[in-house]
Amino acid sequence: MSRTYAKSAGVRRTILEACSETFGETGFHGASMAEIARRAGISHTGLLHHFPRKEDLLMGVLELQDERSAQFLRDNGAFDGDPLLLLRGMLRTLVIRDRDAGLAELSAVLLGEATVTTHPAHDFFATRYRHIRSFLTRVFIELETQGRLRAGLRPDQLAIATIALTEGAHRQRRFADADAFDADGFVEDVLSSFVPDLSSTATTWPEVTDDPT
Amino acid sequence: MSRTYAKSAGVRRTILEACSETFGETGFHGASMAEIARRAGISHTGLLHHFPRKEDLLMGVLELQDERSAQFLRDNGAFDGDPLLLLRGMLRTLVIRDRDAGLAELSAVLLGEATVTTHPAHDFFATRYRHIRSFLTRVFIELETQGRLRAGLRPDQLAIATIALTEGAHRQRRFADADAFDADGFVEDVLSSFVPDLSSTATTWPEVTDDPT
DNA sequence: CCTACCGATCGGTAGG
DNA sequence: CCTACCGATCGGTAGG
Repeated sequence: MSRTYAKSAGVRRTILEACSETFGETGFHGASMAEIARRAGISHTGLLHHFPRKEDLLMGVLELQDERSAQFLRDNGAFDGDPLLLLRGMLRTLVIRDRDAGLAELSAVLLGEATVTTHPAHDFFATRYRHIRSFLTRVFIELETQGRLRAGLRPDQLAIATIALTEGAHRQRRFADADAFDADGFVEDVLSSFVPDLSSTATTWPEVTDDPT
Repeated sequence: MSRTYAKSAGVRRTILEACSETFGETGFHGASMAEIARRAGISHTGLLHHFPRKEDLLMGVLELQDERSAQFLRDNGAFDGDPLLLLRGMLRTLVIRDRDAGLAELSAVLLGEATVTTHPAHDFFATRYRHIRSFLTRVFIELETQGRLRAGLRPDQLAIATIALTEGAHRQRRFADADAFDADGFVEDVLSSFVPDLSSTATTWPEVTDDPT
């Protein structure tokens, strides 16, 4: 890696940061490359050198987002041992993503736009959903094997429900003026009806920034 | 009402229909008034006669959507008697909205875009969420009073969960290639753990189009 | 509802 | 022949 490459990587990072902001405010379709370049502090054509097409910016932003989520899970050792810790890790990851102001809106806006099958990010989100769902399903299967699942729902249904509850609670909170309800505790409360251990066991997770009671 | 007014109303309807399509594909920001005019079969400036600003089109589409939902609830007598029928009515309304191809994508795309507080439809969706949530909360309070609620969650938490599960299941299905899971039955399955009567009581609702087993 | 337009901005490319 | 950009501008289209 020469000095040139290192500089390029830094510029790319700056661009993707500005891009996350812009996409988060107006969506992919509503954002202009000129505006993104302006925020990144480079010229329009300088931007095009690093990302030839607008879609390249989109994919860059989404990949960066997933890298950060994966990194968070790794940093907190979510991949060893108790499936209950895995589950808590997943929930925390989704919570963290929502704390980061820019990323929260970015996800919500792009995910909405990408509902249309022809949207350039549609397949990306379809794959992401598939991965998260299979990951969570395996977690619930493991819990079922250990006899720590209350009867009522299948593991795959619990996976769908976990994602739906997390995303849904966050979105509803985003549309509410005040923090009318605690979205984080909410998901645990609902899932506790199916996974009794979820609420009782002491957690080994570090406290995250400031706590919204 | 003169003939002119009647004709104008018809044109407005045609325009809003074309508008729902277009917004559903590219979102509010991504849609152009020229494209909407083209699909409605009128000129760009003809469109501006009926809807002076792009935002007027947005509000028109959203109001039409809510009118249809309210009409469906009224037509099916969801406002008299058993709170369980009310709950089923709500679930059905959300399902129906999702069957209508255009409306489903429209809701998902616009809701995502409107996450940003400065979006022209943000307050509209905030109000809609508030209304649905208070409606459902009252339903669950009534069920609680009748002793038909299993312990575990408060009525307001059940309201949030119902909305999250319905929207979430539909979105995940939209991103899945095949109809990998039955989104409709799913919500009832989860809620049945908290409202035992939900699955057992025979329903008085008419069967809707074709049934996806 | 149309023709005729406006100031500006769109995504993308030219040569240097 | 590569990189990391620049100022200027392409043909078209945006909302109004």
